[in-house]
Amino acid sequence: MSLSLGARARTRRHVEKPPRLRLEVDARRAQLVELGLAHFGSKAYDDVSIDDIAQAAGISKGLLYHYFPTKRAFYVACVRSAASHLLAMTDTPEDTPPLERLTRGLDTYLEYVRAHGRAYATLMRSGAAVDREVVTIVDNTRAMFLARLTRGMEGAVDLESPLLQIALVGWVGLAEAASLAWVEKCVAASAPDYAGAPPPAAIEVRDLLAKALLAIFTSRSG
Amino acid sequence: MSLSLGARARTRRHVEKPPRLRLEVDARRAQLVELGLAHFGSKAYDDVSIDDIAQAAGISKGLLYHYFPTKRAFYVACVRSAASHLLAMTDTPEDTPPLERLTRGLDTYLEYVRAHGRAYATLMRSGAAVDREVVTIVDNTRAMFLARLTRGMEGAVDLESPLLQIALVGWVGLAEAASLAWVEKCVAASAPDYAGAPPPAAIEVRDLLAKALLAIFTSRSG
DNA sequence: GCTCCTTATCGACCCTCGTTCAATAACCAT
DNA sequence: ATGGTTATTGAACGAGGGTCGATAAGGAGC
Repeated sequence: MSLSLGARARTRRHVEKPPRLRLEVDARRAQLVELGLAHFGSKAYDDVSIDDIAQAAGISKGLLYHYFPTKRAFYVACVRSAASHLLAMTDTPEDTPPLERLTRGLDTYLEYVRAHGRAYATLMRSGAAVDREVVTIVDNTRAMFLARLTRGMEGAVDLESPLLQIALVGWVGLAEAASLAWVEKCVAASAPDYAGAPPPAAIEVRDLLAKALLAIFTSRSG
Repeated sequence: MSLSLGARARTRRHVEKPPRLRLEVDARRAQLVELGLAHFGSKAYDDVSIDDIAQAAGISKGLLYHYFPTKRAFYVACVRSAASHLLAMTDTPEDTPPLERLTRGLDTYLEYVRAHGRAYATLMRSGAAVDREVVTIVDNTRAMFLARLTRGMEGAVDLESPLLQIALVGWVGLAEAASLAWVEKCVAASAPDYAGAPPPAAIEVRDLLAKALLAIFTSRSG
């Protein structure tokens, strides 16, 4: 089935294998993580075997263990990669005014979610059952994401207030859930026989999220 | 450790095993699910072996497969159990007025989250990496939870509006994230050397969530 | 109380992966 | 060329998920 040996038929004696391809360490790592993101994002953790990844990468199973000590560590590395990718996308120049920083950050965030959709959700929201470390990564990522969006607005509120902190964490949950629901609607609406109301534009969702965040800030600041 | 063989020792020849204990089907299932909730809620999926569950239940591994076709199905059954438990707790009498239904439902929800905390999060928010079916269960549970809280308020808004639907789904995400953050704070504050601000009372968090939901309803209704 | 019958329960077995490791061969410096 | 470094291989191991025929608990009928 997956044996393509016949194609690359040997013309000599003995089995002809494709010559070993030796990659730079970083390149190989990046390739494997890329494959991992695709696989873990679309299938359950246990449905992704090391052999799958290795075969997709055209390497032996053993080599993967040269780069990652265990399958779970590999999974965690993939999550970490997705997280830093997300953070990199939502970055804005230092001199961006607060409000614009918020809207821009949300726009790129929605763009990211739309591009990765379910895979993002599977990796970022669902990894705790695989490894506890994923929780740490996701929490840190959310905190940095939030800090990035609200940089320059810190003065407006008392960030020490426990209830405000809870509200802000809650807002991140709102942003995730709403954006994923939005992507879901977009996907559903792209079906050939779709007849419901059209999904909202990205701008509308962004405004919803921005308003919600500003509401938290203003309602607690006075 | 959990072998109480010595206690019920019979003093004849041969190895003495405890006599088979034969349970009702439903009782055994319930016992296993209960154990599964405890194990899956506190450890990673792969760190929980069928043997662990079987040993904790005092049965053989094979018997578990008499009740659940696969480990994943067992996991899904545990998630389903937690979900229906949550729904049962947040239920309110038919004649409860809308606003009271909302506050009461949120109170019991926060109570539930406080009681189960991390375990709940691991099971309900993190199962997608284990089995896709968990996503369906969780989505349905959220929808029913939301419907339960807002029953009697449907007339106030246009439930067909895609953006409102997204906002409502987002609110559920807010509720989950905020309540988990709150529990986290409560746990942290219970540490002996804790010196930060005291965590908010349950009422405060409930009000936060209720206000947010009402804000969504009112801002979109006109 | 005895026997039969249903089926909950056991325990040994298989087999798929995750994981290990010594051997091998690309690439680079000299 | 040639040697050294190390990316890469492939075979082998074992833990744990899953299977299955054999066994016995407990109730039904007499």
